[in-house]
Formats: sequence, structure tokens, C-alpha cells
Amino acid sequence: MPHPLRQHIEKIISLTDEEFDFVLSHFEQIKKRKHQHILQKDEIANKEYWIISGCLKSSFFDNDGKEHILQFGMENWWITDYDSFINQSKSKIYIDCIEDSELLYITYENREKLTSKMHKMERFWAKKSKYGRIALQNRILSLLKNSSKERYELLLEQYPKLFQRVPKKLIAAYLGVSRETLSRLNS
Amino acid sequence: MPHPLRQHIEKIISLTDEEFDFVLSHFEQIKKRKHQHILQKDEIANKEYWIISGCLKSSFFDNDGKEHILQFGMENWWITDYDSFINQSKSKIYIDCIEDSELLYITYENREKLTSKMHKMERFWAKKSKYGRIALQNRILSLLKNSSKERYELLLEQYPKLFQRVPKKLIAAYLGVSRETLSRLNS
DNA sequence: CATTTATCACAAATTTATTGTGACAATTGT
DNA sequence: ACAATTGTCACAATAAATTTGTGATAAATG
Repeated sequence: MPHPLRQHIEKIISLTDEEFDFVLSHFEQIKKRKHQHILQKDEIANKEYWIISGCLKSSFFDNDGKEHILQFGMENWWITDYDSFINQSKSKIYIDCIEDSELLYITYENREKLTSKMHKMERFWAKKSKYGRIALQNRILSLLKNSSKERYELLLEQYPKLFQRVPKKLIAAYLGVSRETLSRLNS
Repeated sequence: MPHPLRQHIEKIISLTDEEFDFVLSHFEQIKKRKHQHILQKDEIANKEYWIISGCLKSSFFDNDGKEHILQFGMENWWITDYDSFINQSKSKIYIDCIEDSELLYITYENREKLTSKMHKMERFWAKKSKYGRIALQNRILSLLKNSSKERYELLLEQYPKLFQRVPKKLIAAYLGVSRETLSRLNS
């Protein structure tokens, strides 16, 4: 069966075997265990990760040390701090594994190389980026217009798996409520 | 009471208040939680850490994925991969926290600066380095001449606290025996 | 001012990690 | 070749850490 990354990319653009091999040659594969981070504050994100298996979160710690989760990442998702990655600037966020995970990553330099040599992949990432932008916009809207109960229900509807996989306190940190409030939303 | 790092340094050289403040200004303080790493394979160790509180280990993973522990680090110890730090080359080792820890670190650049401006500190680190070398040599000798039971007893005698603080499987990875064998050394 | 939420405290439940031990194969030194 | 030591696998008991729900109360929100 085809490489999972190929399946993923071919949802947007199609590739020959040679093209995919060429793409893949720009990636490295690594394993990370639960709790291990792949990016921390003040580092420059020079890698973009694609999740083969496992689960990660990208989060921000406020001055009180409280964690706010920007994004969860699961199988077939991309994750990095795009602010830091694109601008090659210091990151404010922290990305770590919620489960043992297998990851593919492409460095900033390799992505530049690849997109310059292969216009198709430029298009792929451009499209990805558009979708990502829409998702972010929707998240902002949801934070503005929906109550925490509504946000909870929307998330549950959209990603029911997440609730079986990750502790509720992390869901709470994603929804922007305390874990106690989240717990009481059930009743 | 004086800063713990000052107490530590003054065991070897003496410092005025101004001198110590100057030294300290080259360090940064950070907190790390259990499981978090401060160095991983293929990174360049550009920081040397001094442990205020907590416990860390520096280890190497062999081809079978088995962990071999080079060194534990506790309060008032220094830790980094000196091979990588001194030569500013890619590290082969992994350093992570066994407990939540508070650390001071000095970057390679700052250490260069500090030692060039303050000869005393050059002497301090030179002496530290000598002691470290002796400790390493003794460890090698012990691995060569002592049985695992003897190495176990020597470690227990020298660092009894370690056995209360860290899981036996890590002691085993330090002694170079399987955790089962270590367990049976008790009887 | 009513409602919602955060915070603190606590205990129960659940999950992970640690530890010892038996059985047996592999390795080592003599 | 043989005895002793150790590694590996499997399993169960224990211990430790994490997760979860809930009450009480204060703070904030609209």
C-alpha cells in the first residue's frame, strides 16, 4: 500500500512514483515519546512535522504558567509554529507529544529546495495553508460567538476521537475553560 | 544566605560580591519538568547547565534502542555533553530530567566571554574539568575491574541518595546491567 | 443582580510505572 | 566442556502519578 504521506498529498495534487520518492527524500523520520517536545519557547522552528502516528499539542504558557492549547495534532496532520517557521523567528510556543509519536519532518531549507524544484509542492502547501487559515478563522469566530458549552459540543461533534485520546484538562485548555467547568458541562 | 552557585564556586576560588554578580549575569535560570530534555542527539550543546534542584541524566541510546546512562546530575552538579560543548559539534547523547528541575545555564559564548574577562573563572573551570576527568577515569576502571555486584555496592556506598530518588531501571542502565539482574543483586 | 466561571480542596477512580521473580536461553571465563 | 553469570521474556504485585468529578466559595461577566 502507498505511503501514508503520499495518500495525504495526493488528496490535493497527484504524483508519479518518482515524484513522491523525490518529495520523501526531503523528509526525515523520527520517533518521539510522550512528554517530549519538538519545539520550545525561544527556539526557531526550522522544521515542519507531519504526524504518522501519535498525538501532539502546540501550546502557549501565559505569565501565570497556565497552558493554552492552540492546536492538537493527530495522524496525517501537519504541525509546527508557522509564525516562527515562516519568518524564521523565535517561537513563543511549545509543541510536545501527548502520546508516543512517529513523525516525518522537513527542514525549512529542504522545503525551500523542494518547492523551488517542484512547483506542484508549492501549490500543495499553498492550498494547505489556505485551509489552515480558514480553520484558524473559524476557531476565532467560535471563541467569539459561542459559549463554552457550545464550543465543547462543536469540538465533540467534530473530533469525537479526541475525547477518548486526550485528558479532559487538555481539552479544557483548548476550549479556554477550566477543567472543572468542562467537567460540569457534561451534566 | 549566599547564592548556592556562589557557595559552589567558592569551594574552589573566592569571589567578591561584585565578581559573583558579574559571573551570575552570564547565566540564565530556567525550570524544566520531568521528562523534558535539554539536549538531544544531533543538536550542538551550546549550553552548560548547573543544577539548582532536581535530577537529570545524560544517556546514549544504542542501535537496539537501549539506554545507557553516562551520568546522573543532582543539586550543585554541572551537566552537558562536554564533547559537543567543547568542540561545538553534534551531540550523540540525550540529557533529560528525571525530576522537575531548576537549572542555571551559561551559553558557550558567555562562557568564552566570562573566562576571557575573568581569569579566576578560567581556573575554576579548569579545576572542575580535572576533577571530572578523574571521575570518568575511575568509572572506566570500575567498569573494567569490578563485577556488577561490586559496582552496585560502590554506587550505593557513594551515592545512597540516588537509590531513593531514581528508579532502579535507571541505576541498572548506569551500571550496565539489566534491571532484572540489578534486582537480583539485592539478594 | 443573576449567571457563569475560576479557584481551591478533596477523594475516588484510573492509568502508568516500578519492582521482584520464575523460566530459560545466551554468554562468559576457566 | 562446564559452571557461573547475565540477558530476555513473561507475569503479577505494588506503588506512584494522573485524571476526573464534585462541593464550597469567590470573582467576573453581561
